[in-house]
Order: sequence, then C-alpha cells, then structure tokens
Amino acid sequence: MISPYGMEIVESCLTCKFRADRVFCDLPQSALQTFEEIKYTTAYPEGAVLFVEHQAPRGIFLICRGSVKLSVSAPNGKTMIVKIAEAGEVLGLSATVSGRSYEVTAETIDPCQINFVKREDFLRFLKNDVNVCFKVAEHLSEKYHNVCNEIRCLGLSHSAAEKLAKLLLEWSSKSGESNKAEPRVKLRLTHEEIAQMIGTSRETVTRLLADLKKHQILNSRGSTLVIRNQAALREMANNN
Amino acid sequence: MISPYGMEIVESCLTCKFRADRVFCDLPQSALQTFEEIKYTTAYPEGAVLFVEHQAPRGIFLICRGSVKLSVSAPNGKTMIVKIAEAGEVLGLSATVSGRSYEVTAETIDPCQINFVKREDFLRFLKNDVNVCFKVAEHLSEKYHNVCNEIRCLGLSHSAAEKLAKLLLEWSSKSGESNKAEPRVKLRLTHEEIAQMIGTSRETVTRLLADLKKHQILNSRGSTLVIRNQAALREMANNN
DNA sequence: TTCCCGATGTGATTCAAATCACAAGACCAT
DNA sequence: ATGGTCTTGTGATTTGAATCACATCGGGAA
Repeated sequence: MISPYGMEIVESCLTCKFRADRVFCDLPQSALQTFEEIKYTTAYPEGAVLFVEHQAPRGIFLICRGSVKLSVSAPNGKTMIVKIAEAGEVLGLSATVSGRSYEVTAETIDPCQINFVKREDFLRFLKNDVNVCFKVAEHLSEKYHNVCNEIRCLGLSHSAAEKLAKLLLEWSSKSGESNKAEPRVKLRLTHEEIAQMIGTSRETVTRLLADLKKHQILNSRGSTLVIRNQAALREMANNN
Repeated sequence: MISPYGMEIVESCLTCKFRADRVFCDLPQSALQTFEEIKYTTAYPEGAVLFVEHQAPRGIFLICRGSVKLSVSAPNGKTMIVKIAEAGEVLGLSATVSGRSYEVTAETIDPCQINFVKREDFLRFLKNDVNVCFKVAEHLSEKYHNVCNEIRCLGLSHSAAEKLAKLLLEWSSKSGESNKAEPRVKLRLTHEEIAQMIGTSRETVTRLLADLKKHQILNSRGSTLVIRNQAALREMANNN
C-alpha cells in the first residue's frame, strides 16, 4: 500500500521492521495486539502540525516513518527547536499521561506515517498491563534524562560555538557516523533552524560554519557536512 | 523523636502530615504499607551530598523534611542549579527507573529527613502494582513537563533581567504569596547561587536586584524580599 | 529562459553582560 | 572585640553575539 505522499505504509506494528530497535515498539506480542486495536494510522505530508503547545492532550503520536520538529515558542514570537524526532519515537506521551497540556509544538518536516492513540484508550491500555505501564515509565525516564542533558547544554555552554559543536557531534553520532574517520552529517535544517536549536542568531550560525570550514574542521559537499577534524570539534564542545 | 540535627522525625509515611498534598506520598494505604517496609529513613545535616551526577543509580530519595539543591556541572567547573527540591519531592526517580546515571547532583541545603529506597526494591514495588506504576509514570510526566518549561525559560528568554524576574515570580507563587498585594520571598540562596540558577554572573544578579530596588519594584527586609510591584515584574518576565 | 523568493555570506555597528578589580558588609569562631 | 572568610556592592573595561543592512546564491514556478 502506498500513501498519498508517495511512501510505503507500514501495515502493522507486529511486522514493523523498526520493532527490534525502537523503544516503544518493543512490547510483548499480546500488548502489541491490543495496541493494534486502539491505534489510528495516518499519513501526513511535510509541514503538518500534529499538535500545538498548550493544547489539552488528545493522545499520543508514534512516528512510524519520517521526522517531526518539536519546538516551543515565546509570547514575543521567538521560537526554539527542542529536537527533531525520528521514526520509533513517541510524541505527546508525558502530556497524555499527566493530563497537562502539550509542552511543545510538533510539525512534520517530511512526509510521515504516524500512529495516533486517543488519550482514554491509551490510559486504559496502560492501566491494564503493568508491563506496558512500566515500559512507559522507563521511557519517560529516558526522555527526562535527555531533556536534562539539553538543559546542561543550554545552561552551561555559554558560547554559541560550543553549542554548535555539540550539536554537530550529536548529529554525527545519531547517524552512526561518529566512529568513521570523517563522519558525514546530512543537513536537514536551514541555518535559521539550527540557530533556533542552539539559541543563537542565523548570522552567527553562518559565520561559525564558515569559520569551521576555513579551519579545515568541516567541509561541505552540497547539503552534507564532512567532519574532517572530529578531535577539534570535541575540543570546542567540551572546553570554553 | 528528635534527630541529631535538631528536627522532629516523621515516623511513618502513613501518618505524615504532607501526605495529602504531596505527589508521591499520596498512595493507597496498601501500597504505602509496602513502601514503609522497603524504605530507610535517614537524617542528614546541611551540605550532605545524596548523590552525584553520572553515578549509577542506587535508588530513590524521598524528601520528608528540608530542601535539596539539584545541580549539574560541566567539565570546566561551571555549575548550574537546576532546582531547589522541597519536602514531598522524589529525587533520582528517573535514573532509578531507567537505570541510567543520575542526571544531577543532589546536596541538602538545610537539615533534612529523607527516605531512601534501594533500586531493586523500588522496581519490584513498581512492578507489583499497576497503580503505583501509573502514579510514577504520571509523576515522571510532570517532571518532564517542568523541565520543558525550564528549557523554554533558558532558551527563549535572552536577557538576564527577564530570567531573574521569572525566578522571583516562581518563588513567590511557590510560597503561596503571589496572590497577596506585596508578596514576600525569603532568599535562601546567595547571589552566586541565583546566578547559577539563571545562567548569569554573580555581579549581574547583584546589579539587577539593586536596580529593581531602585525602581521600587523590590524592597528588602533582611534576607526577605518584598515584591512591591508585581505587575512590573510580570512585565519584565513576559516581554523583551 | 527569466523572475522571484527564500537561504546564505559578510561587513559595520551596537549592546548586554562577562570579567576584572577592589571596597565594604556580614557572620562566625576564637 | 578581633581577625578571617564569605557575601555583597560598584566602577571600568572587554567582548561575544545580536542587530542592521546589503550582496549573492540557488532552486522552483511560470
């Protein structure tokens, strides 16, 4: 089956190829069966808004395919990108569990396939099975852990260069390239968006990247960055 | 019973006066009974370190009395205070559940009474009772929610004045004073520590507070601040 | 192709806040 | 009371990065 946005649909969680290595898809058969029954699968085009911060939680969104940009914004219009979520990740989980409003805005940045589960259904699902509930608690803990690191980054790294270096290293390790001699990072965001991720201005990002290229630490191949001197990047990320 | 550090000991969670209004103490009788059996109650003096970031999780710490400073620090020695936890709060929960290392360092800032539960005991406790497990998931969600707000604060508010204003308002609302005409906030931290909470320098905090006093927005009575113009503070916190 | 608009690159200028460098209080212990 | 140590107050200086202001590039639509 092919969706209107030109990608293959994953029919069932039971046979999804991400099952093995994704946090939330990794449930016992029986639970997964129940999950199948309460989920709604939808395909979204690029730029679709799944939910908006401060909305009351409608339920959870499980990304099967594609990536989603999570952002927060201030009354004055400034926005900050919190993270780019990939296939296998669950969005809106904490809001759905606690009943508090969504804390971020979620917008697809490419065509996505997403499973949605209504809040009531999901809560019933949790309360029916300790294993599922524990899994969710575990997952929430990991998310908490990650956000704490985020804070550490934002609060402790005072220079923009440091934050950019950290971001690039994170991206290269996520794509499993960091153990190569010259890891490559595909840039999926504009300089403006990168700036919003590290809390700086667009011009600063442009200048920093130019500097890194000048010093032969980076090199660009179209929209792909080649990290030519990982050690130097690490240096920048840790010190200062 | 009186502890070595001069405070009354809360003998049992079943009779603790915080039970009604605290998140985690609010468990059904049966669960609380089990909790009683696996917990170790300890009294700590001011300045005791409960756990250090990056340590493997030994278990959870439930504050019965006193306050605990949670901080993260960078390799270069800079540290940032994440929050001041009060009676009723649980520390080390996410690390204990997920098995990842503690994400912060916890240090008492006054004499404390704390219940400790070993990781294995706690996990068993969780897995034995869906209600407890769900409660924990709920709690983790709230914590996640709060950290997200933290990020929003750090990342979107660029001026130090704004962050300080936000912090003062938060403190006044926590102490339930914010609905009064002139809320009072007891300063429990030094300027240095306040600076670490909002990611700025000690001198900046001193100067900002002096400014606020000059403009009659604040007023100090010893170590207590009186917020004389809450509207102005709110103004500072939201805009800019 | 040509036009157009969004993304980049780069200088010049401005500004908030870090840093440095002391002075003056505040508080504790002897 | 006296000395010592930690906290607070304040000036002077420096600086990283925001902001402003354009020039240029590049890719999609007509």
